[in-house]
Amino acid sequence: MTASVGRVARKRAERQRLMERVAAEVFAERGYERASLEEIAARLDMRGASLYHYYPSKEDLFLAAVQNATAEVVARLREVASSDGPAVDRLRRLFVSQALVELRDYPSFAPLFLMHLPDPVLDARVRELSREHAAVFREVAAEVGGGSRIGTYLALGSLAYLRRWYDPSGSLSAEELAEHVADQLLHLL
Amino acid sequence: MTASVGRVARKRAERQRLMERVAAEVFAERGYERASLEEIAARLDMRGASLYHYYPSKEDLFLAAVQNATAEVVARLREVASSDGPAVDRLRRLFVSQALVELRDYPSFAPLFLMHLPDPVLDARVRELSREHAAVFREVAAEVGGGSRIGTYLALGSLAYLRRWYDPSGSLSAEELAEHVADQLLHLL
Amino acid sequence: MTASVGRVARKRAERQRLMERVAAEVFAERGYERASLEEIAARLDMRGASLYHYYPSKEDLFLAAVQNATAEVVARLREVASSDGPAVDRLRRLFVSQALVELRDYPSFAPLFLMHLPDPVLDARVRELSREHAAVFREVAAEVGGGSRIGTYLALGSLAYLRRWYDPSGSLSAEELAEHVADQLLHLL
Amino acid sequence: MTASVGRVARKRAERQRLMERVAAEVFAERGYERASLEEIAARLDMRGASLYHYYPSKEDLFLAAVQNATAEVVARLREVASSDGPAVDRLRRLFVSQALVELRDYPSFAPLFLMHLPDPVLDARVRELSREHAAVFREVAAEVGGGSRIGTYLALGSLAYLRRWYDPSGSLSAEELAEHVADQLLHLL
DNA sequence: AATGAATGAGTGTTCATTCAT
DNA sequence: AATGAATGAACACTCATTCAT
Repeated sequence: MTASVGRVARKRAERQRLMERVAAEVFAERGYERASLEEIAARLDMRGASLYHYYPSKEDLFLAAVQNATAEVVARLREVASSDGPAVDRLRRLFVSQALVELRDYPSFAPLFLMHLPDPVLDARVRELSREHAAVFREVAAEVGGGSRIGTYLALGSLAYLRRWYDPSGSLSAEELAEHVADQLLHLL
Repeated sequence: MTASVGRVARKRAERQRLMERVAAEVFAERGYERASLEEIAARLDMRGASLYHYYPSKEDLFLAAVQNATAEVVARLREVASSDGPAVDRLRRLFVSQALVELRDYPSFAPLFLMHLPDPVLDARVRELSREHAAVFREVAAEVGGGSRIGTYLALGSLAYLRRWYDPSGSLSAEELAEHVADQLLHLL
Repeated sequence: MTASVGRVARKRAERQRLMERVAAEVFAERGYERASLEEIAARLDMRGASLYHYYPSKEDLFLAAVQNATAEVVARLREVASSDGPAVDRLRRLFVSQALVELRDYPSFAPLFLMHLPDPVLDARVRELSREHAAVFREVAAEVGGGSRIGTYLALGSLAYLRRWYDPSGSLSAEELAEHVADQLLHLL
Repeated sequence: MTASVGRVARKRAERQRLMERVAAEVFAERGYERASLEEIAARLDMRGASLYHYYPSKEDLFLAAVQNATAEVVARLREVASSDGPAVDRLRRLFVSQALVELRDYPSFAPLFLMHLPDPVLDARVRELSREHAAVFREVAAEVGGGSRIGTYLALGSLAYLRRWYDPSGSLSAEELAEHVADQLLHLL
């Protein structure tokens, strides 16, 4: 009995994680306001109303999506941060990782950088997650020595901005750009 | 007759510029979608419908606001760019100016960085204005020598991101931060 | 003094008749609701607000336009009706005249047939004018003998409907069709 | 499962047909522009927004209503047209039927004769339906021999105009008038 | 006489949300 | 669990109308 309940619960959790991933995509593509629950649901072969069986409101779904994405990215970054090698190398690889998140995996992560949320409380939560994310960079930058809080934020700004001007059809691949950018950002710190 | 017509037209133009400045504020604060014409009008002691005497649609008002703000900032930057002195100094002062635009005059300029516009055409126009703005930096950076296109965009990203984390109630004034940031960004190029 | 006042008044009256003619066109083209005062004014090289110097409301302008058009058409028809010749011939020529009004001069006259007016009182007035117009046909039809009230309305219905299906680019000219229709309608009575 | 789905779908279809009938009434009474979705909804004990669960726009609801009404009337007429008896008799009964549609069932059918639609495409669709309707008359008129295309349109014009002047409180019942009119229209052809 | 400015009322449309099934 | 149905709130937009100039 307990086992089957556990299986059901696990299945539900899996389903929710998928929902959050899809939701993150739509939020990232359209912005919070223009992302409609009906569209998110459609990409999941559901109807908008059904989402309310999993999340009490659009804000909650959004928050779950952001938390999900942040946790995933932060985990990936922490792995890099705690790997072997000199701090400078690890910082460089953090930049590369983050750049690739922006350039390739952007849809599931961008909500972190969404602005103009309707609710200040929601905004505060997102900023908190944003700080968790930035902390990884700050820690490794601190090890390097020259790394200041300001420097870290400057680098993160550069990285967040990548998708505004990067042209995937250009001569540079996402990977090449990521490497190049990482090198340059090291000069910042 | 002609003179009085000119005066009326000038008054109208002035009023429009005020409208655009206020509109830019609201767009920057709320984002395109959540910025309601009624709110923009309220800050001008008008009603939403009255705005239609000046702009045929919300999109047009938005675009006018962005063009207005961009023109103003670009003019300010061009003045700096074409002043006397070594290119490095001028580039540094460009960074300071842009940082102050972000940190102090942000409300009237931020729409340039707005994403998630409802219409691709609108988006394209904004990107075009964005390029005009970036061009100033690129030109002076080119004079410096080390300045690449990518480096310029990285710097602009850092600057655009300032307002996400700068705390005006902290120990650094906007001016101090601007100077500090400008110094650091020079290392990027 | 009186003379100059009279001249001014006459000029004003002329201007109003032009306004009414243009208004009738727009009302006929767009229907009462979709005909905007601004469009009517634009065709007169004026602004919408200026119309209020001549008519206290849209309804009044509409009514004046319809009265104008009706008076003109009725006058034209009365001339035909009171001309020499056998009643049948005159009735036939009445049909031709009315058909041509519909097919050629339609824009200035059609408001008579406009339905869906916003106000019952307005509608009643239009119907009254409509009856004045029908009376001409009825009187001559009565002379013919076989002409009943119903027959007259059937004929007027046929004529009013012409513009729904007549194709000016077809093989029949408006004049030819008018003649043909007049012949056929005589069989009705 | 399939059966219950079918039942749900059928119920929805029924509801839609009711909506279209009511919509046709309001459109006929008020004209396209003045017919507000809120009023149509009110007559169905709904709110305007709810209509959007069934039709994507006012135009679509209008078109569905017209198609619905036309199909119904054309079906009724086709039955008459394909019944036994000499063509003249059948044509006469077509006139009677159409007259009764105009005089009694008018609200659900009149949209066919609505003019001044806001969209040319919409207008074209309505005209197409109008032709389908006229075709029935033209076919039977052709069998009679004297029946021309023009004659048919003249008759239809007479019939469409009936409701402009018929007074239900007068001495003639709708049925009596229909019979009388049918007789007279035969003389047209 | 003409109009620029402003507005209130009305309307189509979207969408998050609720609820009965 | 899923959804069809319904809705209230919000919003862009239109337009007849008023009024000061």
